[in-house]
Amino acid sequence: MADDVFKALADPTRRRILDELVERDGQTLFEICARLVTKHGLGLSRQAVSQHLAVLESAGLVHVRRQGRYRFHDLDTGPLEHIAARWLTPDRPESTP
Amino acid sequence: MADDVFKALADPTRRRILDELVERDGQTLFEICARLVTKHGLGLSRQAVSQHLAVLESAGLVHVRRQGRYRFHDLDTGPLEHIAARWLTPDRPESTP
DNA sequence: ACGATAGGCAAGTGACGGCTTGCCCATCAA
DNA sequence: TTGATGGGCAAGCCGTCACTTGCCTATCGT
Repeated sequence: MADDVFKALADPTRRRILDELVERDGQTLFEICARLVTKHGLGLSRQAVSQHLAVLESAGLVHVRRQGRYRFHDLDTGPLEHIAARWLTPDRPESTP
Repeated sequence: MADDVFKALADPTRRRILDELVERDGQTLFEICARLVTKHGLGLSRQAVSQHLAVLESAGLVHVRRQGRYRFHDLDTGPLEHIAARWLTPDRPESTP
């Protein structure tokens, strides 16, 4: 379960996609693709973004809401909240400044 | 900077190493290697663990303190604390239950 | 000094991941 | 109904990554 989240966060492009979704929720594939190209200068194809979204979806970080011929992608930050808590035990001095 | 942290956390074995270090700090290479084999049944060589520790060190998650012919590895949870904060903005409903 | 312990440095291999290409399906406007 | 739009599927290419193997260095005990 959490393994998929770490694997999903391992790629920089996927993290950029999360950045775009946290800025505006419910974007479609072409919107995300256009934003990555224009704002970040990334030259990647539509299928590349589609595969990245599939990885993010299987990790539970993105939920897809289809409507007609559109697929709107919504960010879910739930799996992110307790990711690092595994090593941030309260009895460690680093985690309690 | 944070890219190295995500890359370091991408591997399951490296996350196991962090689990061992959070349980007891200052372990040596052979200790970590023996723990991974006995407790988790992982059959990996000494160099594999050494390379994993190098990745964790370059990510700032592990600090090495050498003393004689020993290398003690100390966990540093600092880079872990604000990893997910990038997407956990306070105005999102998911992050404020 | 000698052997044993703790670790390092390559080079090589196999597999997985990211990306592309090409073709196909579904939905909407005209 | 036709064409255009939004997206999916499958195969293939190539790079990176995890891991091994072999040999080498340094430190400690006796």
